[in-house]
Amino acid sequence: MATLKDISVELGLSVATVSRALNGFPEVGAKTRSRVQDAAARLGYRPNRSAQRLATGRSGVVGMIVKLRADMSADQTFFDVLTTLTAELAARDLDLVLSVDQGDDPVAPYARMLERDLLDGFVLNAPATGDPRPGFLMARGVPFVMHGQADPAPGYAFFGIDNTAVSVDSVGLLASLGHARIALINGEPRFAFAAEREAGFRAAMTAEARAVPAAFIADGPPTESTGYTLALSWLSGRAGPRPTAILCATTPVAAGVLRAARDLGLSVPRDLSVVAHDDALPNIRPAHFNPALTVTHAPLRDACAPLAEMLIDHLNGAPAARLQTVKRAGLIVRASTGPVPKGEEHPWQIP
Amino acid sequence: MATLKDISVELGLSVATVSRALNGFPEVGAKTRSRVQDAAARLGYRPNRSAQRLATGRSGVVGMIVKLRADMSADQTFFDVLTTLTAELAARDLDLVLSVDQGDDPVAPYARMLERDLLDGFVLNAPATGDPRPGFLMARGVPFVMHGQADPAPGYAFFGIDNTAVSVDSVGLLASLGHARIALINGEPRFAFAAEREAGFRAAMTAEARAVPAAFIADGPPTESTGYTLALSWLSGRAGPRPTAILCATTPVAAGVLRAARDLGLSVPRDLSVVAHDDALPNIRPAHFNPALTVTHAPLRDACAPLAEMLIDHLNGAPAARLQTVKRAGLIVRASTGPVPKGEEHPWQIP
DNA sequence: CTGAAAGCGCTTACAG
DNA sequence: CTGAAAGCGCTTACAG
Repeated sequence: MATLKDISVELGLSVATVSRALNGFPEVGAKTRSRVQDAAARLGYRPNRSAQRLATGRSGVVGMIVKLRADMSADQTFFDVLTTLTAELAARDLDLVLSVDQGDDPVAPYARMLERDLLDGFVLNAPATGDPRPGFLMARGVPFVMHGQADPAPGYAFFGIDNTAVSVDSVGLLASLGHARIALINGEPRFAFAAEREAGFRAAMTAEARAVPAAFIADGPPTESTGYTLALSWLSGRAGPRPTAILCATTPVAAGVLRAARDLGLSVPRDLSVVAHDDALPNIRPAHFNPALTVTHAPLRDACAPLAEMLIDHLNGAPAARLQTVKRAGLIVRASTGPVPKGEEHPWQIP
Repeated sequence: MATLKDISVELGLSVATVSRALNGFPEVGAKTRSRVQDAAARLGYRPNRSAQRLATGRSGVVGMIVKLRADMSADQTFFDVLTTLTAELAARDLDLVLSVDQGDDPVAPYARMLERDLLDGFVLNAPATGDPRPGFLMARGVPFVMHGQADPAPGYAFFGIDNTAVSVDSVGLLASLGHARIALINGEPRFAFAAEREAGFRAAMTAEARAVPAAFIADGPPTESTGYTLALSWLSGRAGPRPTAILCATTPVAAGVLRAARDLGLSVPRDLSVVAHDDALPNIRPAHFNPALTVTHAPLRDACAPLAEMLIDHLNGAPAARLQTVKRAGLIVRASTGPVPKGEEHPWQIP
């Protein structure tokens, strides 16, 4: 393995200059820099991470703690994000160490990890409403970035999508097609994103002057069977007048809804419109659904690069207030949404 | 953070002695050692990994490469192993870095990882028959341990279960119950474990003088639907005389078999005996199956500690020949196996 | 059994 | 714009 010393000898420079040239210090002259870069490439130089870390006092490792869940589709989501995040962090010379937790205390695993490992920071996932983790870490001065946001106006770094807009945009599309009875199959209420989606949904429905009976806002694990069970009960008409459109938290949920409609002999989109939020899970292609699924689209894995970038910036001293990004999901209209059926334009009557 | 220096000052010793005491060098006196250990605990000393790694020339990171699969149950298995393995390696001061690969060349990702990262070694998973990875890594002198074994008498370190015995033991149990028509739903043939299980199955059946028609040895992804589909076709009798017992590669496969039996109005174990190999996946409890499932039992996660231990030993110079362990899976007899139905004791007639 | 010293490969004030 | 030097916190021959 070539070292800085090797390059410095090769070029008759000091290791200090070689180090500065390679690290982009502005005071190094252009020709010197390119000579150094050439030599580094020629000798196959790779910085020794341990030496860099020892010299800078950083460990180069960031932690992430995951809750083990019974639910398999969560594992799949997690797996996708994990691999992408690992790659994005690696590209920035950061190692990700993972810890699995099954306990009830949300902050205990962080405390444990902090005292066991030398960590430069954390990536927080799955924000819950009233999440205690940000407060815990901020009190200890530990840098972190959150995937999503747990608070309306956070004092910490985060990257997420506008979940209110996800609902508002979906309702907007359906309303423009004449739908008045729109039901929601939401994510589990402990997650902050689900609260935001529900708030957006209620606000948009209220703005359209369409009240929603409590029975038509439901939630569950993000699975096909959640979608199937709820849709079956709603579409059978047992809970009251059938919705003409259903908003789904995830694409597997939408798959269940489509199956329920099929089983009941309903045609999509003639009898029912379906919209889902699409996290772009591997192996699930809403465009290949039958009918192709209308979605709000925001790949989870697209968050990984920004998260890694923000964490690096944060570790380099950027203030949290600068490191807050909310992306708007795109609305992709496909074949699962259509005009409200004739005669079904009336909203629910709330007693 | 306390350092060796802090301890040495506290105790009036040299850092060298402190280092030796903490690292278990035999030449350090007992009282000195315990004084040092006390002081270390009192000061909350944690070794600086970067410094250790720089001094020893080891990176402290080992790599693992996973193939991304469409199949979700594989993800789940992988997830379980990954988290346990990470913990076991961390307990031995090793970081695991993960890389995901989707390409066709089995060795290319290793070459890439080797040139990108400073790695001390690898953990290899999912051995295939004729796996080129061991040869590739051995030629480069890169230490690794394999989970399972790709070759009959490997020249490398590995930890696995006796897959031949898995089949032999299962067939033995069924034969003792009088079964003669035993079918096999195996793992996918590209994996070495599946080849071993099939060989064991054939050998055991031959030993019992029970030939098996080709149609009754099948394979597929380790899913419920694989089990359901194959069992449905076999038990309907379309493929010839029904098997009276089915051996399943995994517990999800067995779940599918049980469902097929139920759909056909067959009772287990009265009409059909079912045995599966149980990797002890999270969230799948063969004891809670209905009926409770008879299995060969070998938790995948139990391999993690031995793998970590062997890798450490290997990195410390232990020769591969010393680091080869084959565990025998336990046979757990539950309610899904019973005596062969009266009148069904005759074997298949092979033309 | 213990210590003094060199070295691992970087980074970064401090001088010039 | 560049260099000499100290230092990050360990480990480990080499002496004694």
